[in-house]
Amino acid sequence: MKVKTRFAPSPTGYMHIGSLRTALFCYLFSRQNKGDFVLRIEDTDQARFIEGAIEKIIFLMHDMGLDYNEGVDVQNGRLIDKGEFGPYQQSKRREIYKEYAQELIKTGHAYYCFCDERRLADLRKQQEAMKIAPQYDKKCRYLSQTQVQSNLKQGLPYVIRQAIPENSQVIVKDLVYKEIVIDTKTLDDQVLMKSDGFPTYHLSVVVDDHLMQITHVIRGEEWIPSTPKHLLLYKVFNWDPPKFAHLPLILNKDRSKLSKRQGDVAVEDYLKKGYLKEALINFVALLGWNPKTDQELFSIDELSAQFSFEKVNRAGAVFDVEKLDWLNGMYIRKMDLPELTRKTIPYLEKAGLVAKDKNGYKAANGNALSQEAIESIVKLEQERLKKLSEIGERVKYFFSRPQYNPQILIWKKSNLEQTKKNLQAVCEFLENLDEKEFASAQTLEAKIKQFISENNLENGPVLWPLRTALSGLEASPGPFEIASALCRVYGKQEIIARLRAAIKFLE
RNA sequence: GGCGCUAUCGUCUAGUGGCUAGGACAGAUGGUUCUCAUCCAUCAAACCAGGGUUCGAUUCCCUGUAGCGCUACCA
Repeated sequence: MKVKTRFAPSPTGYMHIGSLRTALFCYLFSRQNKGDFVLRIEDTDQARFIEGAIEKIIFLMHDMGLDYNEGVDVQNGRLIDKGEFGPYQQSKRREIYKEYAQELIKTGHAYYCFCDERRLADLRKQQEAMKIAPQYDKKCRYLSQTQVQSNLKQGLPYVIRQAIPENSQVIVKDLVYKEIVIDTKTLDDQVLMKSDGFPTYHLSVVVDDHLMQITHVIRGEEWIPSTPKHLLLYKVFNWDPPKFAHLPLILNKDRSKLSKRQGDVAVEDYLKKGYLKEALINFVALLGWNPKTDQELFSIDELSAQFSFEKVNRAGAVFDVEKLDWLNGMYIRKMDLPELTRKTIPYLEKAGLVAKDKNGYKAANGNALSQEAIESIVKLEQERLKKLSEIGERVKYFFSRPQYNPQILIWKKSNLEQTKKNLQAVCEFLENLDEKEFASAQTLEAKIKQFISENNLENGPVLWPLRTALSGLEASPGPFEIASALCRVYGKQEIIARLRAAIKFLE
């Protein structure tokens, strides 16, 4: 049978990092098996409806490259259903669930329950006080047929509950967790249809996975305890259950389930901070899965080639931002410059260093910036960036002349006099150097080093002040790189101007 | 409280009935170097505890402990 997986988020307004990993694994597995991949929206909770949340999920799925061939999509700004098993929004499938719930009632596998919330709350309180498992006491399960009919006729609000068999066992076979045996005694008579006419997850997920011909249900570990209820439903409907694969939880530093309170959990937050989707995917894939080799860097193609449930771990994995940072840095370094620049410009804009108008980009001081100019600025930091959002702080000196500080200008193994002298000498040398010698940092380096040795100078006392005069920073890219980039963006004058300003400052 | 899952360096993890328990991130040190970053080298760092089984257990079994998850008319 053709493999078919589905990612079935509920529209909460943002995509959780854990959901990203679930979606990724669904995608990888279906791709690996040349199967189908469905996006279904589980929006059966009216109380939690959030405007625009579905569009956000869809946008992110496309943005992250997790393309699906069936399910809800956006076309001309409107939600549409793609595929023959729709609708793919559960809120639009109410009639279907109602029908199946009725079937369960008819066959005695579900029953009407008229207990109100007050009673249920009291019941729970009592049970908690007695330290027994809080469960529905099945009061309505054995109501007489006439009683039920009369209640219904009166229009009493009701829910429909699953009639769990009393003394039985359910065996959950899981691709990751192997086999889990659960006694039905520990299972609650779960609500399947709410009083507002919407189904709960437990009904809708079973009905939809069956109707949509899902072969592999891939979801978070938190669903293991309710899987027996789902299996029971498959059984009473006389349906073949799909295969299940539960994924270990992603955890906070303190090993609790990854939550909003302890930092960012939304994929869009990480995107906003300048993490690349390739890095995010690579990172999240390695949380709970590993290739059993030393490979750390994976493209999405490599992942789908190598993925398997046997290699998924059963223990939860702590989300370690430091490793993400490292990975992101790796991807930033690997990226080609025009692409990196394109992605970095928004952060330069946000930092107020660059602005766009009808003629193109401009620096804050009004200077026009060509695409190449911005590229040469970005190139300075390509090797150093961990995330794109750091760019503004790091290249600030490029857009406004540095504020000097003698402690920084003078090399630790040098002194004021020597610094002044060397700065003057190198300034003079550069003034007389043809502008085209600045085109590449390498040739400029060769020229300057030649100048240093010809004048019996040393690298340190010349290069340090040269670099700090250009950047004003204790730590920065090298003087040749900066000079070359400055020349490309502003012309040689800017270099000379900065050197003179530094010399003047030292006087 | 009940049910379930899990347990190897700080973190992600590999691994085996007998190994100096491997890799990566982070950390430390050194090299390269004008600084930072990169790169290279080196170091430090772990088998939850107790019982079995066994000639031998980190590995298999049991118990305990700890952590986490579920325990809604949320998903």
